[in-house]
Amino acid sequence: MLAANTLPNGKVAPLPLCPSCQVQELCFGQGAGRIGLQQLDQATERRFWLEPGGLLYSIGDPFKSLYAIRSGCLKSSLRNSAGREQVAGFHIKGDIVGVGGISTRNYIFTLAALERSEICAIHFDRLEELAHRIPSVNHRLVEILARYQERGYAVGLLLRERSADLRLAGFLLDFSRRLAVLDCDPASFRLPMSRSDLASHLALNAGTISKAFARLKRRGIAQVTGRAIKLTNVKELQAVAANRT
Amino acid sequence: MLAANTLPNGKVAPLPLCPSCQVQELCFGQGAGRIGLQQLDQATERRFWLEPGGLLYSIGDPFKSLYAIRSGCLKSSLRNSAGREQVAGFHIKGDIVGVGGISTRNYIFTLAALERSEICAIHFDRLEELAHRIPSVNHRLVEILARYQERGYAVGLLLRERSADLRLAGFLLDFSRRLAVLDCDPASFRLPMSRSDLASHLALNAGTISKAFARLKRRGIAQVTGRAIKLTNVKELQAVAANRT
DNA sequence: ACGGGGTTTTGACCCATGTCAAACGCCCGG
DNA sequence: CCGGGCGTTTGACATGGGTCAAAACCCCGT
Repeated sequence: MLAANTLPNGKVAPLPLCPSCQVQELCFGQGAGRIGLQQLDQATERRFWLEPGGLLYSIGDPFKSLYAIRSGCLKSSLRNSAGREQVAGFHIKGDIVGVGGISTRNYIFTLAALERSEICAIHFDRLEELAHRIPSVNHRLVEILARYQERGYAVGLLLRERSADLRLAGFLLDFSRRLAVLDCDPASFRLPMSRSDLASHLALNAGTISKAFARLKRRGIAQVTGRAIKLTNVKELQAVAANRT
Repeated sequence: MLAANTLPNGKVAPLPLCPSCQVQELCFGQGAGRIGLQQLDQATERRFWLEPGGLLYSIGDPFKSLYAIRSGCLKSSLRNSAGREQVAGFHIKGDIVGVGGISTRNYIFTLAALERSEICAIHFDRLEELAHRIPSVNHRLVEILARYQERGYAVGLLLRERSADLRLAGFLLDFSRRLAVLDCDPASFRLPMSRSDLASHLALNAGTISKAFARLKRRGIAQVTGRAIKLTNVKELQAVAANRT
């Protein structure tokens, strides 16, 4: 299931260690200094590429590691009791996943790659030890966990919005904001997920998503060609998200 | 805003310290031993009663403390951009609130008491220090944060369910389960929140909630008289929540 | 350039839920 | 015991989005 540590062309992928990692500031090493980053390396079990469709872990698997996403995109999902897949969230570069397993000691979602993704597996018990030795790591761990709680509730806030347009607009703004934090273009991007994944995440169906995109297009708020999105009027998009038509 | 530390009859309320607290096993002191509990006392700034309608904190207030709920019930809410109140969650005995403020250093919800509630304010910086000295406290802090992330996502899962009956059934089962953990009767309880708070939380409106309760009643799944609930057929309630009518 | 499979879009129809308003009931104070 | 106010229930009606199916589109490899 896990992709070998090679690129499609057969070369070994460059998988830098923590001290030269691009997302180190978003990970546990933030503010840990050079020595801290070297020690974080030792808590990192392995680094690897996950191919599209590949599973990082499945719901119920025994928890051992947190995973830092260095590039790519994954979705977390589960099947509700009616058997329908629910997409709980999308995770991109800089995100930490697996947190839900900490308290139950089993992962509570299935994590699947939507595109080729570079992953670091961080052994949790070793991380906890490290956190106990280095206050900044501990503080960062706590902060990251707190931030994820926030994100979890934020999704709820979006889902409580009544109309499809509101939810889609809110999602796009949030996604755009997350890209901006990563120094990516927040106005022009490619959605890594299918319409039906997006629909499932927003508690809509694919058709409704499509129609909502069409309305955004018609109103000149965004250019939409398949998964490629270009936000041309963010002010207006915010107005839609706020239900001020 | 904060209620004085007195009962309505004028007597001083009994506010036991951590070592004799009823919810210590749900709080940061779990597994910390006698000395740990005594030190946790020192991180506890104050203990007080909050009257119904009283605010623990408001959205945007500077973050300083986490709050442990020893009894009662509070709701966390905010206004969405259209000005409508959204109820993010309900918090009962044993819950820790204020976690959302850790990363941003401002509270992200408004916390209001739904009934008379006994609260401990725990100074976060002191708690972090304590966590650094006592591994079990640190572990517990991490675990609690992880659990809240889970809970945040669980609400999303509920909100993605299509029908009003599903969501209400899911909510009742979850609430019942939380009561069971606290050794309260999971089959017979009084909901602390109004229909409209519940509606807001489940992204429905009060009328729809009322009608959904009526259906549960009619099918012999629950006795409902105002806020008093008696679950008479949990199996069937689970079937409703799972969309197996 | 062509073909094929999966994804996305679009349309028609129907039902569940939102909205609003009125009636009802419960709780509390006088 | 009565009255008032708030919370809850119920009803009528309109509508947004679910469902399903068909058509269009895109991406890829040949």
